[in-house]
Amino acid sequence: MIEDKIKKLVHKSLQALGIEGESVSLEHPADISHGDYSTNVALVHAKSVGMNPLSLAAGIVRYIVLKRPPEIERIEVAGAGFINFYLSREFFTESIAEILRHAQDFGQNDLLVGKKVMVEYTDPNPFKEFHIGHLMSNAIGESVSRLFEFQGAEVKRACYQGDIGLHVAKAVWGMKSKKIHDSRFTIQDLGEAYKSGAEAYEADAAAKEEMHELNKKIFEKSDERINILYLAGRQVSLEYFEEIYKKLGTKFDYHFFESETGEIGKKTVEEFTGQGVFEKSQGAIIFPGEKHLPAPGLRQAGGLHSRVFINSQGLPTYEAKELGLAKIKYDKYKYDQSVVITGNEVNDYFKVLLRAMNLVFPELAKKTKHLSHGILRLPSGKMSSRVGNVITAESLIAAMEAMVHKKLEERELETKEKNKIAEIVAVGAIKYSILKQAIGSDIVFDFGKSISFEGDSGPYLQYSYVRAKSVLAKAATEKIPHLEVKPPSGGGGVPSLLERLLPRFPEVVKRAGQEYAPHLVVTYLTALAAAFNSYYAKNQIVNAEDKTSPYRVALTQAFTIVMKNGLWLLGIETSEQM
RNA sequence: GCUUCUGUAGUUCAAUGGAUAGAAUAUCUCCCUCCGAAGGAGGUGAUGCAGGUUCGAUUCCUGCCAGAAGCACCA
Repeated sequence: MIEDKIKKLVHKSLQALGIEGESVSLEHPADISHGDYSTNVALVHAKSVGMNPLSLAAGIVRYIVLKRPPEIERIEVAGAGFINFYLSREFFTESIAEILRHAQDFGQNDLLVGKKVMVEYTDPNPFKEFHIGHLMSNAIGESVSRLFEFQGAEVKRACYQGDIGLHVAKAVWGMKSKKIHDSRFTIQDLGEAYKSGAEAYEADAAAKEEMHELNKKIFEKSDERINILYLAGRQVSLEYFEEIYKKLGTKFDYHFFESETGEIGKKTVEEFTGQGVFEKSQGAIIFPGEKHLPAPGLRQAGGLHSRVFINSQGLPTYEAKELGLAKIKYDKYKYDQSVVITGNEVNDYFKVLLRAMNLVFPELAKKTKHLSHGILRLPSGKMSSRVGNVITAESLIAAMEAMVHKKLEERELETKEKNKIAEIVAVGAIKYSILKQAIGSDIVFDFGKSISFEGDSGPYLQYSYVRAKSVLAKAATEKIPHLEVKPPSGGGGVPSLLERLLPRFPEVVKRAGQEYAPHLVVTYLTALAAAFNSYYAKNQIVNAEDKTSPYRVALTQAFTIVMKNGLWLLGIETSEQM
């Protein structure tokens, strides 16, 4: 890549000047008028060699110019001592040709070839709603998975579902009290059942006691009548989730359940109790976090606290189950890396958990990476099924689809097509709004404002793609060739922003993959779409009379390729019309 | 109370320690005789406060203020 070429060049000239620089930092200047690449090495080293940055920069440039490759048109010293590189027309023309050659593979790299990765995400709980928080986890997990795949890794997608535990007992208690016995109840009925159970748990001590009993019975599968109720509810939930995954474009390779992790988790904890890992305390088995330093490599800071792994009823808690899960995952798939995506409210648990795992399954702990995202918060506060202000994924998608349909009214399309477009645009808009910010911070979700169809949005990207496609269709009917990319005669003038952004896609992919940062892809694609739209407004792309038209068509085609590949990384589909 | 995270235009988000802090939205102007106006061009508008490190700080360090999450048998 040209990036490495320039870095080496700078490095060599530093050596020639007797400066031992470690790594050369090369960046794209924020302001495109400052060139395509820029380095601050002169500013960094000026002091150590006792020169002023400007004359050092000039010295470096003198060396570089001697070995200037054809891709670089111009090098200049600017500002306080930056060295700016301007790439040549030939470079951009060749880049367009390269994009057309690689097509759907453009942007891929082989950094992770041979690596096996398991990514766990979404993790909804059967018996409860699939809400916008799960949507968030899903969008991030799917995108992270695709970033791994785009870099050559073999990825298995996993979903871990809490089909057991107190929340299930609450729902089953609700089912009993609402006399839901037959199997023809809906997901809404189940939601109601959970809600009434959760309410009773808070308000009614006797009911609370019953639920704890139920929890134990469900865990032990000891009551046949309860089992039937439980299995029916679980089934309805899981089928409902599958429909949502289909819409979201996720296909899980593995479904793990808490009901299967508990036993192994419990056994593991018991095995390591009194071995300096877990210990008994107040009738429960705990991991005394205060006695252990955080595991090496974990996000530093802060001590650990003690957590209960097996409660005084003898049931494994979330923490013990998570240990069991790690083992089960590895038994199924010998991963090199296991990524677990959750909301950030469990950060502290995970720190403790990973420390315990480090003692119990050191090899697995080393391969596990916890990636936490912020939570979706409503302007009115936190979502809670008890309060009843939960926004379900289904209702959000439906509301978005309705808005798309409204926009599609004047379009002459079949209803079936419109439905498909509505789904693609609605899901794309939602995913964009989730992925546009860096993973980690909370998102205040305002139903009316957060998801936009205009400006900085999913549909903005999809729309620019549709437009470009429509231009290409016109070019085809006018029989304008475009596969042989030649620079416009007469040099073609100053490269446009569009031409300068297109070749950067592989760099964006690489960095986004290394940093688990889909938002870098979003930011890039948004800038790219803006560049295309601007280009589109200023230039007539298709013109049979104009000999430079084929180049502009090729450029348009290159844009559709990069946009489509980029959107794929985000888990967003494209449509030919909208 | 303790621990962790977060404070950037009215609002929602960007900015590997770098150049004039970028977008979008809202608001105020323009642009469909021209390949899709879900678009384009332009105006107004921001780094919580106080110190420190640095040639250079939105970014790193300290203190304060504000918000959020977590802190033993829920997940």
